[in-house]
Amino acid sequence: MDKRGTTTTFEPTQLGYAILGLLLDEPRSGYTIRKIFQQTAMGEFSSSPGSIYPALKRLDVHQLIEEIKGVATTRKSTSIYRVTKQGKGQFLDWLRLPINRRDITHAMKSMMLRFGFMSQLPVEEVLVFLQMFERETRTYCQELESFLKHQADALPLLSKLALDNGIRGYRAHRTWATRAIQVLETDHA
Amino acid sequence: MDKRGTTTTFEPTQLGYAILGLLLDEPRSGYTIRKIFQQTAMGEFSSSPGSIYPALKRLDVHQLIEEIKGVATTRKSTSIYRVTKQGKGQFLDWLRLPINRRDITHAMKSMMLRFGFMSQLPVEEVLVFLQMFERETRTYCQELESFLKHQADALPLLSKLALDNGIRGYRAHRTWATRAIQVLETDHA
DNA sequence: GTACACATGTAACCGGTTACATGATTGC
DNA sequence: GCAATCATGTAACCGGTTACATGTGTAC
Repeated sequence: MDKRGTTTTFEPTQLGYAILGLLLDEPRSGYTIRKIFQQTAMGEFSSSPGSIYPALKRLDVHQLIEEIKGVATTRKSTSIYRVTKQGKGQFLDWLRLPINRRDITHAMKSMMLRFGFMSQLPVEEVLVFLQMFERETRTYCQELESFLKHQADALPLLSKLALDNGIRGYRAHRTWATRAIQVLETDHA
Repeated sequence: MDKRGTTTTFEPTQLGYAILGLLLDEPRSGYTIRKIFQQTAMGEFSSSPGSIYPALKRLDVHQLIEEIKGVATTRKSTSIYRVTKQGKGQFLDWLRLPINRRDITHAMKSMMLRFGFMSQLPVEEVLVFLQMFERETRTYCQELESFLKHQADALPLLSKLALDNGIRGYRAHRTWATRAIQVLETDHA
């Protein structure tokens, strides 16, 4: 499992990457992270201590984050974490992961989590992400549309409607990607 | 926990409800269910034996399904399950659950799973579902749009784009619901 | 001094994932 | 008789959920 003495590779969960992203923005405490999950649009993540503190400990053990000692906080019971060099590397690798069919059919939330943190990357790489995203949603849309067209008579009404809902959703994602690319290219120029 | 001697209420997982829905369509074996998850659009569920068989056992223990004995199958090692009266009741209750904000922000997949099985309900009740769904997506869309409008200058570009993606997604769901209501009402008349 | 917000931790439970194991039936 | 497919089961692991427990600093 190991390569040249490095510890076994550790793959953070979605929650782990979300925490890494927040800590990369600036060092924070577990409690601060909890409040962000409670109060902002990142509410999809649980803010319960039973999820955050063990997740922090895992990231710490695997040296993706580290506790900052001796920082001036009002409360001594507070521990502030920052992302290590290794942690930042693994986070950026995650942001740059290629996008495949399965990602858009089964891991759309993860895709959007990644996009939300892409201020860490140069615009060129955000564009690469969006282009992969656009390509996958476009081809998947086409397949769904073609399937609906050819099976229209064989499918029960509710099934057709359910499929239509899926198509509309992916179409919206695709249109968004196309527009986002335009916006970023204009902004970049 | 108990009421008048009935066993503690058991809440199936998403996978449990998916299995109930398939078995309500017609009695099947675990293996058949696995093949459906592997080969159809229900691929979001794992087809691994480690998930299906324990799920079947849980549903069986809580008497939401039961094994059909002595059915003519080619293989004697196959066990076929059917939904019990109690199981059907609980499944229909689940289909009829009200829809709130949290359902559309955090449980959209569950909403669509429910819709996919609504051939079990009379059209009137499907329409009730769609109307609740339309109302929640509409108000949520409006809030997101209003937020984007007022915060436009304060938000970083990528955050604006991420928010735009969310809005477009919910708008697509909303438009779909409106159209689905029309289609069902026309069809029903 | 006491109530409240700040701040962290952990133990029990549950279910999904992975991997392994087993046996029955069919086709060649 | 042997491979492939059919068919079920289970043990180890992992992480999220819930609930409980604990202690600190501040405001009144």
